[in-house]
Amino acid sequence: MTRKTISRALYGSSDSKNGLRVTSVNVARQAGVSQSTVSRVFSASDTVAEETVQRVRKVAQQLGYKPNAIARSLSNRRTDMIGILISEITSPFYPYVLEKFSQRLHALGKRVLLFTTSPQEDADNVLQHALQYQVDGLILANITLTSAVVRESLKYKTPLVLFNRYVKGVQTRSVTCDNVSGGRVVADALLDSGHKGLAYIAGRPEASTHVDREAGFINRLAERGYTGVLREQGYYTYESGYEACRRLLKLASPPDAIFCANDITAMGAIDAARDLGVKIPEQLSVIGFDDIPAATWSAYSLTTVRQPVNQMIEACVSLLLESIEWPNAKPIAQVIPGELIRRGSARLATTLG
Amino acid sequence: MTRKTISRALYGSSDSKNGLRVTSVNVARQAGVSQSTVSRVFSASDTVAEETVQRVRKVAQQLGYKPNAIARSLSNRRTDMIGILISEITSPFYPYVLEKFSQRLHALGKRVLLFTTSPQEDADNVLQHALQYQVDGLILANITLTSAVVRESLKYKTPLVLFNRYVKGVQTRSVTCDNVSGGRVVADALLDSGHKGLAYIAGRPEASTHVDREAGFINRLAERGYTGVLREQGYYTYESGYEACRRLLKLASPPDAIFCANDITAMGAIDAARDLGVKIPEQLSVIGFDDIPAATWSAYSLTTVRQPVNQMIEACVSLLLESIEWPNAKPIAQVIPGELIRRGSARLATTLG
DNA sequence: TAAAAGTTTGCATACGTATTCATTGTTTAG
DNA sequence: CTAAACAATGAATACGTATGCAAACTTTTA
Repeated sequence: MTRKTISRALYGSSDSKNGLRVTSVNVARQAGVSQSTVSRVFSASDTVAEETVQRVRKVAQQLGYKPNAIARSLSNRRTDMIGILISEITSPFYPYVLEKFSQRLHALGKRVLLFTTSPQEDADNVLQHALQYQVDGLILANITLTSAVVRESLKYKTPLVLFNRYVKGVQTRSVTCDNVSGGRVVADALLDSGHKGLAYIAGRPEASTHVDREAGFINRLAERGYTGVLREQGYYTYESGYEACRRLLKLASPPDAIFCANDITAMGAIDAARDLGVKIPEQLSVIGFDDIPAATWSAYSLTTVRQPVNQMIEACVSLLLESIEWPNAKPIAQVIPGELIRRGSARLATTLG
Repeated sequence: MTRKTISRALYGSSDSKNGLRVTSVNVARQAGVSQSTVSRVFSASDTVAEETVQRVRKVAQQLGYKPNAIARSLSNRRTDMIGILISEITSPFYPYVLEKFSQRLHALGKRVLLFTTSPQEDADNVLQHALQYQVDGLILANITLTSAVVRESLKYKTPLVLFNRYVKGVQTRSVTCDNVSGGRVVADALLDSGHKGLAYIAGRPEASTHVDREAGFINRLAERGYTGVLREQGYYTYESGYEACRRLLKLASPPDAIFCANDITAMGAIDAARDLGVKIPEQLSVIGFDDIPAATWSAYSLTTVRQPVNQMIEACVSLLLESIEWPNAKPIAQVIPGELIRRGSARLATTLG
């Protein structure tokens, strides 16, 4: 008994009951045509007589034939699979991102091969797996990227787009929210409404999103003559926002406005303030970034900078598909503006004009 | 110029720059061995002389060779891909579930092919795609299942496990939280602490989770002589919880305790109550189900029934792998108990003994 | 020391589909 | 009415890897 026979025997009783798996060859035999013809019927790549199409379809139906996408991929050198590398999908912004990506790609006939990584984890290892599966393209969202990783990945000519990340000094396609101008808008809004003590609660140090938001915020404040912004480290989590805000409010002269690197941090900050008896927004304005669904909840009613997720995803997918089609086109870094959404968590002057 | 040549030319300039893709044949030629030997080196399935292994590895490294998982899958008749069908990943419980599944499966050398569906959408269509890609197994989480769909899918002998769903009258592997007894525990806790007016805010009507939670709740109350539970329809969303709670509190005799089909609904309910000036938990106890991270936030401090997610996922993956190995074993429906987590949103008697 | 057992490797082929090329039959043009 | 264009199909082969089998050696056993 050969090895193959043994493994067949182990897996096999279902085989022997249901019959072996149905292939285009089986359908062909049954329909009295060649395998080529069956293939042509299902790939619609070539012209087949209507009568034949009907016959083949009918037989296929009866036998329960479904084209084998793996075999097709091998022959086509195209899998129609897009790899998505993403970390922290539990952070409330990203489930939405992932869902949208998935839906958009499915609508375009692509499948999603999902790779989650912890933020610290080396994306490199995971990248290898994705590449082994011959994905047609890669989307890297919310991944901790060293330029080494990206440069490495560019060697394997698999098209790649970064979502909400970019790497300095490396030519890569990317789609980001305009985090810099988002930060500037918040700076203006807070100064315009007369806040005197400003603070920033940071995100993960290595995240370009946070870096840009802070830069925009600080620089705009500086332009308008405000310096000495308070700063606490956060990690894009509720808990870190809570603790950071606590520390800020225990200062001798606490701030009257806090800009948080994302919404979830801001929600932590709001809860910390309330737990200390500080009224939002009367005594403290809190502004976030993202506009996640929970920002609308009446417990928070969070003023925040909205990332235009749908637009960003649309753009990201378009870029990816383009770069699959023209792998040598020049990489584009697309930047999409955010929008300040005014709710109840910040005491802001009403906009004029 | 042939078609293949044309498509090569389109895609091809990168090819011609970077050289053609590296296969085991290239490595073999370069290392002076046969393709078989290269294959054996990388699949570790067979014994190869140490010296040869070194040589092949080195050449592979130099050429940047990576085994083609698609070709391997075709030959092996095994893709090492698991299809996950999931809907509503934006509902806060499921991102965590998905992340855990992904991590667990990756640790076991499996890849995740992700399919998201909207709750209403027919899972059938999506299922077809998953099957075409020859996934080794399927996990259906949070999917609206008609028994027709499941029965259909059982025909294609692909192993399948339901996560937190089951279908009456169909023998399928499944892992669920013990929703019935979860409901019972809540009933006991509320009666024991002297609540007089009880209400239930339902989840999606077609979800077995909600049905079981309600049944456990109602039946236990009935056993203890309490009938006439108020009921409002919800849809497992914040908004539906908010509205449902509003309706309840506007009744002539509003309830003093509400059991919500999940946490997110409960958070909507809490906000609705507060917006109406009702104090939580003094005037109204609210209990949820899931124990999502946000349940710990001090704005809610939600008393809830914890679903032991990690255990459930562990069990689900184990079941799946077992059924991949022994496709004809009898399906098991595994039920894992939940646990009432007491926080601040409900006025509960302290547990004795 | 000869035979048996074991190790290492290559050849050939299978996995299931797509596609080129050749063949046969059919329609159109001149 | 013949040549040329076209439509429909099949045979053969490629995609990249895994593996059964046999061949060539090496080691162990008796």
